[in-house]
Amino acid sequence: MRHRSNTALKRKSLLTAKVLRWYRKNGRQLPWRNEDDPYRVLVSEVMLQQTQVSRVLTKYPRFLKRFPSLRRLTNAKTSDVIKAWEGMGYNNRALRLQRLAVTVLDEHRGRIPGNIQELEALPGIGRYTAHALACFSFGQQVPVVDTNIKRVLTRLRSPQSRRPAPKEEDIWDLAESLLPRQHSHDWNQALMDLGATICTAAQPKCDRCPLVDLCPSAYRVSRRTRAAKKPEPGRDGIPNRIYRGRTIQALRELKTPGGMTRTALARKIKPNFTSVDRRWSESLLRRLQKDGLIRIRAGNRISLPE
DNA sequence: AATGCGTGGCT
DNA sequence: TAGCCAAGCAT
Repeated sequence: MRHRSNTALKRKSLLTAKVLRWYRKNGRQLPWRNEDDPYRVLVSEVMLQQTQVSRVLTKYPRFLKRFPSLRRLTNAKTSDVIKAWEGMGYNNRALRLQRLAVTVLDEHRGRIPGNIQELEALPGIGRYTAHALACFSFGQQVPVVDTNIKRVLTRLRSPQSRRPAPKEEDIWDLAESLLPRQHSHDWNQALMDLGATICTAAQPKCDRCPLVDLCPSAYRVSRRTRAAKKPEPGRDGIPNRIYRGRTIQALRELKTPGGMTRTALARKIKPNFTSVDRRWSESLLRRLQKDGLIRIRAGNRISLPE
């Protein structure tokens, strides 16, 4: 810290004070913020990967009621875990969550590890989630960088008009340097709230931002000219991931045991299915099978994995 | 390193 | 209203 100037230090303490004050008054009340049990925090963080708070709010309590502990999750049928994941999207996360539970039981005596390196080695846990668990569950004074915090810090660091976007590592370094020791939990949560509710991507509400006086990007966020994204692979203009989702959903809704035939399934997910779609449909199923999301049984019937 | 991976609300 | 996009991760 010796290299930092006094003005920089003052700026930091002013910044953190403003954010923490704003958070105390305006922070959202979210159920997982009152949790420190690693399993319960883990479930929330995995659910929140690329998924809005509003969606997680409705699914989180139901999932925990169904799988109240890591051990209960390991003992569950995978098909039930996938069913409980309904409405969440990115079904691979449900699989990885259960695989994580099994890994923790086998390799960590059922205790979710508290250090970042071991966390990051677990299935479905990347840099963000590892740091989130370390901070929110284990009380470590470490930064967290998600898409919200990345946006807030990027705008705070330099005028938004000036580009290109900073490197990922620079953002983590900046987050580390701003961390108010002993307040990391609230600070990280506060920055995420700020990004989600005020410093939003499209139309930031600078008039309501506690940092408006400190932010070089205030009222200067221009509309993004996005490079047109390459269309995803799909069929009839519909991305494959949509058909994958429909496939899993159809199998969730199937009440009778024994699975569905390929043809019945194909017609269900693609109403105008014809024989020319056979090859495409087969490759779709193959990938789902490879991911472990479906089982193709002898007798050619498809179901969720046990 | 670029791409694949859900879902449903919002504009 | 058709397209955009949201607490990332794995390969």
